[in-house]
Amino acid sequence: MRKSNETLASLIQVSYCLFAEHGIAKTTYTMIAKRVGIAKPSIYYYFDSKDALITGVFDELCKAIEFPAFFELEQFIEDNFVENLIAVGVKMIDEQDKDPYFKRVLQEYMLLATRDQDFSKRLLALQKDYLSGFEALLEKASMLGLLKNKDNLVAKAHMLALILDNIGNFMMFDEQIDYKQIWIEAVHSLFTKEETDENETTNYRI
Amino acid sequence: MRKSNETLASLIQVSYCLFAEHGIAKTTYTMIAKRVGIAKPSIYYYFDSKDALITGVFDELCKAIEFPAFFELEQFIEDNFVENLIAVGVKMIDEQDKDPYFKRVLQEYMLLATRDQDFSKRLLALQKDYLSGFEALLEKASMLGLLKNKDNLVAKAHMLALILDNIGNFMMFDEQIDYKQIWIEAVHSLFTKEETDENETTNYRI
DNA sequence: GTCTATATGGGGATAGAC
DNA sequence: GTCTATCCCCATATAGAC
Repeated sequence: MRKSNETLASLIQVSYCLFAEHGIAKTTYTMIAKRVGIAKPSIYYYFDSKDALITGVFDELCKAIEFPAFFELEQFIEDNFVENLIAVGVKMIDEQDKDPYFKRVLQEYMLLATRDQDFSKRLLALQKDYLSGFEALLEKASMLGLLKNKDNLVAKAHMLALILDNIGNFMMFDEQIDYKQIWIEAVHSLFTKEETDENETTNYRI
Repeated sequence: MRKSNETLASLIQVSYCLFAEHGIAKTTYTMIAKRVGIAKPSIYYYFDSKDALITGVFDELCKAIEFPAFFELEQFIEDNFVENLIAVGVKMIDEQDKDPYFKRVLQEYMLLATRDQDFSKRLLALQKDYLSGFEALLEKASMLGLLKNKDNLVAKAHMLALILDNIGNFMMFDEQIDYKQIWIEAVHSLFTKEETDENETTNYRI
């Protein structure tokens, strides 16, 4: 007999994967129980209902997201600002490449959120953090005099956030696009280009 | 007795709405039949199975999208290029505001597409058209000498496309953001700013 | 905490009359 | 084309033993 915690963790992990593979609505207790390796009714020991399970998986997802300050404002200084910002984006793109489940499951919950106040509120809160992160970043860049233009910082920050976010969505089902280059263009479009070698600005390298 | 065409149209229309309201997987023949005002088995006269219905709705959706040249390249000339491009985006934003169902249903199918080759192919084709539209546009802008920088036109075009697309997604569940301003910033970030009155560039008006 | 057995409801789908 | 009646299956969920 395994410890309850293990089963619970496995239950959530397995559900998460199945949600990505089949969608939340089409994932059944039968599938979950089978893959976890327990009997179907055992799930009810941990979750009173399927809705509870769906919420439970969402809770874990939120914890995992909560950009644990996915970028540190302090480490952005005048010298490395643009490179750093590009690196952050490239890193996020690479991570999404590794975990294609994440965006899918998140999209599932986004759709649920359009019909459920609770999910909606919590996703909005996450989104707000995400957006403010970029706002703070651009504010700092502005104060350092790194931006081409100081107007409408908020809109510019949101622009960057929207791009990075949607790169993840597009990656879900289109492999052909040069996402890193898009991100680089987006960043360069806002920042004063420090004069470097032509080749370096046109072709990125990691 | 109504004509078959009417019933079919109603069937698709109602399904489309229910798909948006409840999600595809949770929309049942019972719901559809009730709202259309026919008996449940009557649906089978038009669609052999629920999968067939789902595909049928998708067919209609695709027809509706196929950006019937959602912007005309010819009408973009040197004098009005930026304004026109902004207007196109603002128009799309306004339209999404009017039909909040559209993006939701599309997202539903996007998720289906991650698990179904057929949907995937067809959505990719649509996406490609959408992206090439922006590519052609920026190419023209570049030849007219309207861009700040002629490098990586494709990436820049994709950047614009990603932004406009994700504005639609965000609008699904966040009303608070100034989407039009984001779009304006995105466009301005690529184009050489013609010198106009300060106020006009910082605050848009329709 | 996990099991077997079982209840219940509603989903997609068919048969066949009109 | 649309209906009524009906079938089957499987999903969520419960009861109660171990």
